[in-house]
Amino acid sequence: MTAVSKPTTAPLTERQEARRRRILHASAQLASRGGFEAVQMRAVAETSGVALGTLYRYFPSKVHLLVAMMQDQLQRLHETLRKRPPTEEEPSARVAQTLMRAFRAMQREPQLADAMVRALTFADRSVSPEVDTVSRLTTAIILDAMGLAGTPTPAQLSAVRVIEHTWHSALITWLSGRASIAQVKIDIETVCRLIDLTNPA
Amino acid sequence: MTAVSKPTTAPLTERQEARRRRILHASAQLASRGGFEAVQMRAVAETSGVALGTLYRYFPSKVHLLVAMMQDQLQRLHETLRKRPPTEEEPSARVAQTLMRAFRAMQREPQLADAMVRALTFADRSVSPEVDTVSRLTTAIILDAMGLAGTPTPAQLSAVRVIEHTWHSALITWLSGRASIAQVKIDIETVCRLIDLTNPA
DNA sequence: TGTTAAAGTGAAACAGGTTTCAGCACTCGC
DNA sequence: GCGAGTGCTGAAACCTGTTTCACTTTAACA
Repeated sequence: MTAVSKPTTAPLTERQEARRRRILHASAQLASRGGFEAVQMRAVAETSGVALGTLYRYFPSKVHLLVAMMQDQLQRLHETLRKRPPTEEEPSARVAQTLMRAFRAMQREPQLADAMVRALTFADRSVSPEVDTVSRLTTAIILDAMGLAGTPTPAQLSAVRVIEHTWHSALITWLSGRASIAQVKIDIETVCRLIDLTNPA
Repeated sequence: MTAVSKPTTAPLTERQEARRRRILHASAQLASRGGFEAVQMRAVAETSGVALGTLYRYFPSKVHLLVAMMQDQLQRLHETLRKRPPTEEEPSARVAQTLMRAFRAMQREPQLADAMVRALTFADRSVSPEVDTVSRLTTAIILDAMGLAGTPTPAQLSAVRVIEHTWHSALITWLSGRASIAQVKIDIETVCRLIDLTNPA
């Protein structure tokens, strides 16, 4: 058995790490202009100074690339949120506040959001592992926001999953111009009430 | 008020109506085999016996085509549901029952579901009117299932929107193999509890 | 230091969605 | 029946994601 398969993460050299970052940066730059469709693989390759073949070695498809981008952004968000946790008292309000903060970040870069969210929901089975990582990150952010004491109950995890569903889908409707910002806010607040239901106070 | 749905669209002749139906039928056939990617425009054109240019005259993009297909299916489902309304007592249970029925239908044709749902969530602004029609149909189905007496309250409409969000997103996670059937069931049941919250009993 | 396997490059080719266009075929008003 | 306009056809071309491949560079290491 050679080490041909992927032991989860191949150790990247410094140059490789730099290349990867250049690629992600170029993608974000292109995305923030024209959204999903503006992230064209040839353009990404050129902008980041790697060959097309190399780009595909790092990210096996455009969707992989964009999902990795989202992973990146979420990580950043997670750290920011750790530093400035939500101020509300009630868990449901804390989650709503956190999601609205993320939403406002997206409003600042709607095209970037478009590229990432569309990729995320369009991803097929071949991207499942990566999408799952994003999902776990999102879950972690929400659970953090809830600020609960011990391990979340199954009911709480269900509520969190539903919140995540609503979050993604509401973003889609907003990005495609079918829902207003206010509408999304209401939807988030509405779904966050589910958390109260799981609180055996 | 007649039952004409689109006043904007030119009235189709009989031959044109037949062509349109042939196209949709061919698409469904291809989709039920290989899902989203198997619905290839050249293949649809050939199977339905129209020229590629004609196909694009009827449906300006692949996503338009698949969204129209979903519209079709939803209409069918709506009629079926009218004939056999849910048997449960509680509104929330009735909605959950209805969605699970739809979900089972999708399980019978997962590839078909894949094509339709992926198209729906991937649709960009140019497809907004059509996606909106699908959304309204879905809303109507859920409201019907609730079996409420008068006009829905704003709170109820919010709950329905969130249910719709969860419905779409849960389907996506199931289709991409990241959630089990049981998981989707739980998510649906969880979100349907929101309906109880809006019941000023 | 020389060897070698993996990684990167560049260019071409392929695949499928979309556009274009010249010509034929229908339909409708005269 | 006749002309005009609109719809349909067929084929080619275009665009962008993806693959392929022969070749070069890099880096690890014997």
